[in-house]
Order: sequence, then C-alpha cells, then structure tokens
Amino acid sequence: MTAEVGLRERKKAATRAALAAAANRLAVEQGVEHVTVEAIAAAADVSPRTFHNYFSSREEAIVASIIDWAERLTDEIERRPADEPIWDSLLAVFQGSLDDSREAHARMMAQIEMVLAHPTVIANQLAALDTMRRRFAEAIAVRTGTDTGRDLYPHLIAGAAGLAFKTSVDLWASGPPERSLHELIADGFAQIRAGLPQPGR
Amino acid sequence: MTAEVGLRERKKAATRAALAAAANRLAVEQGVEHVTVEAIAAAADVSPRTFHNYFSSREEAIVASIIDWAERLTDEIERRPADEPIWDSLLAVFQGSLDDSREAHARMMAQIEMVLAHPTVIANQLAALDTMRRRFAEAIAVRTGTDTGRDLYPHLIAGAAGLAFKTSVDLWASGPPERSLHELIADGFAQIRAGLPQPGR
DNA sequence: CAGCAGTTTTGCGGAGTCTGCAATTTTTCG
DNA sequence: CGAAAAATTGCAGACTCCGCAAAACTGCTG
Repeated sequence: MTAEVGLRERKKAATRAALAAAANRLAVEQGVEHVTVEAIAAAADVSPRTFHNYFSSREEAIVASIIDWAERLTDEIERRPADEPIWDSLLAVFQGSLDDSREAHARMMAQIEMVLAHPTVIANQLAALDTMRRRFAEAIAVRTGTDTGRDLYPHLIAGAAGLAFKTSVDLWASGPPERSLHELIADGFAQIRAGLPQPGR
Repeated sequence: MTAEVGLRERKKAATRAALAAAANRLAVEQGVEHVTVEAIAAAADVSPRTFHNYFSSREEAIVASIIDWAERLTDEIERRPADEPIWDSLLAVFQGSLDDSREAHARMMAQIEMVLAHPTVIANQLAALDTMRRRFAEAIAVRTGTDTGRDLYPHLIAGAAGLAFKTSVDLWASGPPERSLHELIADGFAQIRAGLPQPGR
C-alpha cells in the first residue's frame, strides 16, 4: 500500500510538510497573531499563493501535524496483534506515543499554551482531532468486526479513547502536574473500562 | 441567580440572539457561502460593525445557538434531584432535549447537512460543543463532589455523555435511520455504562 | 534529446473578514 | 434634567482567501 511514490508526490508532500512545520513553529515561537501567510510561505520558500493551494487557512496549517500523528497511530493500531483486546491496543499505542524527555514536555507545554490562547486555533485543533477519531473508528471497526456505518461501537471506542487522552493532557497541562501523564492516561482508560462508576467516597 | 437583568442587558441579549438566529437561518436557507456579515447584520437590523462587537467570526454566529442549548441543559441538570445517579440525570436531560416531531427532524437534518458541508463550520461547532462540555463538567463536579481541577471524573462523564449523544446523532443522520434517535442514545449510554465491552454481536 | 502532456507554482485582482479608533447615540441613575 | 457609562456606527487599513490565466516544471515517449 501507499506504493509508487514518484518524485512529484514526494515533492508535494515535502512542500506540505515544510509549510505545516513552518506554520507551527512560527506560531509557537512568535505568537499566532504574528504568523501571516506571507511569513509562512517565506519560511517554506514558496509564494503566498502556493500556501493556499495546500491549506485553506492559517489555522489549518498550524494544526496539520496532528493529522500526521493520527496517521502514524492508526498504522500502529493496525500493526498490533489481532487477538489483543482492542482496549489494550489503544492504551499501548497512546502511551507509546508519549515522549517522557524533559524537552518533549517543554515543547508540549508550549504547544498547548499556544493553542489554548487562540480560539480559532482551538477550533481547528478539535476538527483535526475529530478526523483523527474517524480514522481510529475505521481501524477499530476492522479489528472488531463492526461497521462504522451501522454500529455505535467503533465510534464510541475511538471517541472514548480520545476523550481519556485529551482529558488527561488537559488536566496535566492545567496546573502543577501531581501525576505523570502516563498515570493519568492509564487512570482515564481504567475509569472508562469500569463504566465510569460514581466515584467512591 | 442571574438576577438583575436590566433593560440594557436584555437588549444586548436580544441583539445577540437576533444576530445568531439570522446567521443560522441564512446559512441553512441560502448556504454558508452566501452568508456575508453584511447580510447577517442587515437581517438583524444593525450595522456590520456591530456584528463584530458580538461575534468574532461568521462561523461563531452560525453555531452560537449551541451555547444557548448548553446553558439550558446545564440548568436542567442542576435542577434534577440531588440524589439521582448522575448518569440517569444526563440521559433524561439529553433525551428530554429532543423533539420528535416531523418538523423538528427536518430542521435538524437541514442543520446537520449545512454544518457537515463546511469544514470551517464543523470546527466552530466542535469548539462550541467543547465549551458545552466544560459547563457540563462543572455542573457534574458540583453534583458528585469532585473537582474539575483535580479529578478526571467530571470531565470524563461530561465527555462520555456528549460523545454518546454526538455519535448517535451523527449515525442517525448519516443514513436511513434504522433506529430512532432516542433508542440510539439510550444504547450509547448503556454501552458506556457497561465499560464498552467487546461486542458479542 | 526534443517535444509534449499533465501538474504545480505563481502573480494578479477582487470580494470579504476583522480590528482599532474616534465620533455619535442611547441608557442608566443620581 | 444632566452627567457618566455603555453601545452603535463609520472609516481606514491590514490581511485572508479564492478564481483565473500565464509561466515553470516534471516525467514520459518517440
């Protein structure tokens, strides 16, 4: 699959990646309001007009890397042993996507702050996460023999996993982290698997 | 609570509501691309500049009614008996918000089609649903004695309920409805309460 | 390797969004 | 009423986004 990537395709992908990377980097480093299409295009060495051939808005470019991330994670889900419970696969893949190094954390925090400070970016991030969720649902449907056009199940699983992940990240980033992100995610997954019982005590 | 609504406040609210209603109506009736700020402002009898005192984008106005809906549902949750299990409260409130009449269904479908056809509107709808989720989490935290700044629980409950709801609506709207929306939502809630077990078909 | 067909890049023009600012009008309240 | 506070409006300006058509580039074929 994804065979036959000619030079042409590769160049297009490279241009797109360069634009996305430039947009994201500029947004984090200089603040979203200072990121004009002109600046992004200049950083990626193309004309402003070309930018709009790849992305339909500044915000879309800023959050585009989320889609790549979704792609990678979906691939990983598909590569998990077929007899592994889907829930275990998801937890493993999500946790595996986290980098515990200090710099990774710093980068993550900067990223989150940048997004949270700008409603238009939040909206686009949610949209990107939503297409990610849809891909997940497809992969899960294949794995569990369900049908995304008929069953709630694959959508609920994908959504619940995404919910546990996003909720954990948000809580983790919102204050002095009392617990590690790994712990929070495991906890979130556990609560959902238990049917979200009324909290003891 | 929400006491002391002077004339001023009421007029502001009315203007906002008029703008939101006009934006949404025009979007559904004439297609999003034909809805200019000028047209919305004209329909609400204010100047285009005033529109931007209330909403920071066209899309925000189009989906603004979701926020009102969130407000109403949150109030209803708070009014449920304090000893009712939170999950029962949520199911009751969500199902109670549905209108089963034929016209309501038609309106809902038109609305959904309008949104799905326009990525920028999708993004803003998701953002609106996200602020709705946050309000829910607050109300749930109060009801269950948890802390939104410390516990995953209220966020997970609010998110899971929203997920069951949105997933049901999306599935219901995506094809010939084999099951009623009420049924789908009840099913979604039940699956989540059961911890989303692998489907034994 | 010349040439061609398909694709991508680019510039330009134009409609529209969105914001800051300052003037004007409206509302509230003593 | 008369001042203070708040909301509306017009205007100017920067920027976004898209359609269109010309120019540049790529991969292939004879």
